[in-house]
Amino acid sequence: MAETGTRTPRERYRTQVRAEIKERAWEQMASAGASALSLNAIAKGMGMSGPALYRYFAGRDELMTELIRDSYRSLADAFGAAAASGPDVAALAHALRDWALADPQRYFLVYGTPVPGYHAPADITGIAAEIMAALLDAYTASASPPSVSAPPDGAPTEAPTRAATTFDTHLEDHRQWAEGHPAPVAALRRALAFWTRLHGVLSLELAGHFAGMTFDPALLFEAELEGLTTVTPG
Amino acid sequence: MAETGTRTPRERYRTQVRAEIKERAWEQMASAGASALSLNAIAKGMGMSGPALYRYFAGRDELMTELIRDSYRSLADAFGAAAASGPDVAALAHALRDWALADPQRYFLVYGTPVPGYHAPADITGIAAEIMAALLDAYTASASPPSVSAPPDGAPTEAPTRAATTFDTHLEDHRQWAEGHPAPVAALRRALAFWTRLHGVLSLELAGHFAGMTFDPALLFEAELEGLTTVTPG
DNA sequence: TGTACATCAGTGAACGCGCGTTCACTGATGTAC
DNA sequence: TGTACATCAGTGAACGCGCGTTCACTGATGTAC
Repeated sequence: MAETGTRTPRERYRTQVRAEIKERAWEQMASAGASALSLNAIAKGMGMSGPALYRYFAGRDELMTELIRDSYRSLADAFGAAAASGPDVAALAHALRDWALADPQRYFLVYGTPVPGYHAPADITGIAAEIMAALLDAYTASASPPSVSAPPDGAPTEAPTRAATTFDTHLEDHRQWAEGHPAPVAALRRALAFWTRLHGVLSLELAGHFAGMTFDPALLFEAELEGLTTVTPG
Repeated sequence: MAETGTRTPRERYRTQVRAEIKERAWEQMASAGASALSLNAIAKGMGMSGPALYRYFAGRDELMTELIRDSYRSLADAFGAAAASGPDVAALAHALRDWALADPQRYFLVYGTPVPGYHAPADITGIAAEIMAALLDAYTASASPPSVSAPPDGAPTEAPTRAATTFDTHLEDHRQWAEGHPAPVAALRRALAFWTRLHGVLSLELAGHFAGMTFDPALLFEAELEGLTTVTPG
């Protein structure tokens, strides 16, 4: 269906060079941070002159945007692959973690500190929605998801806990971001918790804030994930 | 005990100018990101020549380090104030949130994407330990804290859930980062969850990743906090 | 198969810019006698 | 109270640097007849 190869040799060469530029851009960001992205430095690394890159990208901003778009796209694809064998929250979580660890810089481009003034183009928002939809699918598929808000062990509260229900009823009125997804509000709440909790662990881990602490972040991730997974009894 | 005022008028002037430089630095970072910190721009904003700042800071790096140190210090102070009226996890959480919202850029300087190659000086690590200690105090004070890993509503599992206990036993062997704090391992685990979960909510909120979603992040924060708070029955 | 032309990748010089940082200096403020 | 000196805040010129980006150009590759 998709026209795989580029047609002419020239076009093949073009896409190849474009790919190498991006690759070098990632290397550069990995070693010096996202703000250090420099067209001239990339060109030099490729043995080319600076202006040569303008054959391939309109400028620095376009390259940056494309890297961000690719990042979202690759996460959406990873989620798609994880969901291929059925809706499974844990599979999505592990896909997220693998994706994050594979390239921390890419993770930060998506979820990290924003560059003030940068506005993502509309199609990226679309990919973000696709990612969220995959998560909502998984949570919707798991029937009657358990509460996400950790009631104390062996001390079941009589009524459901306060803040959680407050947020639930609030969410009923503010679910337009789910864009018509038929997920129950409990699934929305759990999807948000999935997102914030796993991001909490991953971002601190990748940012090196666990450095010095010798515990294995993977185990912390698993422990947090457990609280997010539907445990259908029996 | 502490020598409050600076002695001579000259010294008073010095500290005053130093303070204004920092203040301008914060403004600059707020509007253009942490990587945009520029000595020349700060000087210009103050109606001074660039080199004048070298009377007050040895260079850009020293200013940057001082801003980071101040950030940690102010969080530690906020925690100290919150803990003044007794150990209270919720009070610490709200102190954290208030502190974060008061200046997002400052929050990101502490918990955000790291600048590759930058290494915090030792005394900052000390302040970080002080912050963690306040949290451990609060969790240690609350007797027999409930599990943090959300067992499903009304479907109590017979044995404690797997991943959580795996992490617990793992933590027993890797608790040296608590630096001799007498907190039980359950408190350590809960402190980590406090940290990762609240950071998850706060960092996504401050980074604008909830933009477009109309729900109130404060309510999500409260819902997450609820799962982290010790609920001592009766 | 061979010539004439169009396309296009890449070069090198140049633009203006802002950066951190140094240096020798001026001039005001404070101190000692 | 007044003079001689030391301290120190701030200036302005200069350094080398790397950045994004433009422009006119060369030379190789591909296309049309």
